[in-house]
Amino acid sequence: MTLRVYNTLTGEKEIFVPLLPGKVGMYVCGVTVYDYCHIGHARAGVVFDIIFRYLKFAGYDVTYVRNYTDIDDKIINRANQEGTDYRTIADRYIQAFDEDMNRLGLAKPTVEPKATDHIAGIIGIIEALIAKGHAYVSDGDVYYAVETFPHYLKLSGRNLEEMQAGARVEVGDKKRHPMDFALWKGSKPGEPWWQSPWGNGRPGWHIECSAMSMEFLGKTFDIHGGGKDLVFPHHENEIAQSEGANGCKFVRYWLHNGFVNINAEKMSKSLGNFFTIREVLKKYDSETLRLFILSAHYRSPIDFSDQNLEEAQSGLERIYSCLSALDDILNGQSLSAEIAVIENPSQVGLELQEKIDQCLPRFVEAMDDDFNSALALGVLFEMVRAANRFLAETKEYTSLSLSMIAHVRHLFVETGSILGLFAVLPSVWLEKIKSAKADRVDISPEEIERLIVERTESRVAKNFKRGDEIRDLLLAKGILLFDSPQATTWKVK
RNA sequence: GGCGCGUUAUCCAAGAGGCUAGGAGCCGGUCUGCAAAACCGUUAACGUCGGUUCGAAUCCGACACGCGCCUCCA
Repeated sequence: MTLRVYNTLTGEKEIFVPLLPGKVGMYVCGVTVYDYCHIGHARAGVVFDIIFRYLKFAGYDVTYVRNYTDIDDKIINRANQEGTDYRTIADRYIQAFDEDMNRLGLAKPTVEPKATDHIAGIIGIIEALIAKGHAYVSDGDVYYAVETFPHYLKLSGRNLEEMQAGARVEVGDKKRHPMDFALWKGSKPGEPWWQSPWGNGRPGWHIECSAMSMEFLGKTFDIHGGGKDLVFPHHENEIAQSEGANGCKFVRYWLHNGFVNINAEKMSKSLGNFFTIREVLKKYDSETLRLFILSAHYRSPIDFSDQNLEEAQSGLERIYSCLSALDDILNGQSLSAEIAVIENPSQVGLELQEKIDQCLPRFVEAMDDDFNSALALGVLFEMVRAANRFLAETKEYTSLSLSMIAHVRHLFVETGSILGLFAVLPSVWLEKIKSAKADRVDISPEEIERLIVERTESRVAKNFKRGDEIRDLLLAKGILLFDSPQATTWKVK
C-alpha cells in the first residue's frame, strides 16, 4: 500500500514518506475554548480521527497531538461578559469539547496539551526569534517582523504586497509593518498574565501551536492538520515562528479539511448560521453524523441539511440492517460438520466470495488515495448488496456459507474500526433509531402495539378490511407495519 | 481588486483520456390476503463554447454561474 496525501504546501498529492520509518508525528489544531463546538469542529475532528486511525491501521506508530488553546482574547471577553475569570470559561469549554468529541466517537489523541501549560516553551521560542532578529519588543508587546522571513505566505501562496492592497489590516501603532503579528501581549489591568522578560503578559494566538508541536513532536514533524480557514493566518504564522526560531523545516505535509456549509455558505460564528454538535446530536445519532461527514471527500465542502442527514441515516440503516441479519444467522446457527462435504457455491455465493476477497484491498486503495472515505464507503455498500443477495437466496447454511457470513461480518468490524462506524451492536443501533423516531411521532408505542394486536385478530378472522384500516391509520401517523409469519413489527417512516 | 476552488443524472456523491462507482428516490417484477422490508430489473450525467486526440466528464483555452481566503474562525 502506498499512501498519497494532498499537501497544501505544494498543492499536489504526494507519496507519504514519514521522517522516521514506521513513525508518524501529527499535530492538529484543536479549538479555542470559549464556546460550544459546532458542526464545523465536528468535521475537523472526525476527518483527522479517521486519518489517525488509518495511519495506525497502516502500521505506523502515530503520535497524535491535538491542543486546547485556553488563553485568548475571546476567552477573556467571555469571562468579562460573565463576570468570571478566564480559567472558569476555559475549563468549562474544555469539558464540553471532551464530551462532544467523546460522543462523536473520536479516538483519544496521544497528547492533548493546553497552551497555558507551555508558557515556558512559548517564551523560549520568542526569545530565540528576538535573538535572530525575527521579532521585536514594542511597549510590552512582542511582534513578529514578517519581512524578515522570506518564506512568509508560502503556504497560502500570496505575497505581502497583494495582501496589503485591498487589505483590511489595521496598522497598530506598535507594529513596524501592518502584517506583523503579536507573539506576546502585555496584560492590561484585570487580565490574566504570566511573567516574561518583557513584563507581565500572555501569549498571542499562533505561538502556542509552535511551542506545543515542538515539545511533543520535535522541530520537524510529518503532518499538521486543521480546517482550511486556518491556512492563513494561523498556519502561515506557525511556519514563520517555528522555521524562524529553529532554522529548519517545520512540517512536511500540511492537510486541511473543507468547510461545512449551510445552503452553500460557510458555517461560521460570525455569520451566525451554525449548529452546535450537541444540538445536532439531539436529533441525529453520532454515527449518522459521521457517515454524513465521511460520505464526501474531506477537502470538499459539504452542505449540512436535514435532507442530507436523513439520507445518511437511511444509508447507515441499510448497513446496520444487513449486519443485524448476519448476526441473527451467526448467533442462531450451530455448525454442523455433516452438512455438505462437497459444496458447489451458488452464483450469488461466488459473487459474495469475490466481494469478500476484494473488500479490504479496494477499501485500502481508496483510503490510500488521500483518505477517500466516500469511495471506501462505496466499497462497503457493494459488500452489503452482495451479502443481502446471498442471504435472500440461501435457504440452508452450510459451514462454507456460515464462514463466508462470518467473514463479511468481520470485514465490517475491521473497516468500521478505521472509519469509526459500526461500533454499536446492530440490533441495539436499529432499536435506538426506531425509538428516536418514535419520539417524534404523535402516537405512543403502547397504542401502536394495541392496534397491532387488534389488526392481527382481524386478519386471523379474515377481516382484511378492518386490518387494512388499522394499517392505513398507522401509516397516516407515520408508522409502517411489517407482517412476517412470526409476528407483525413496526417502524417509523 | 488579488489568489484559489468548484459546476457529474431527481437529490447527495466518487471517478479523471477508452474499463458497472456508491447511496437516497422514481418506475416495473419476485414475495404477500393486500402491503412493507429484502432482493431482482430498468431509467438517467458530466455548466457553455471552442481546441488537442483515433477517442474527452476527464487534457488545454475562453466564458458563465457558485463558493472560499485576503478580519476571529475547523
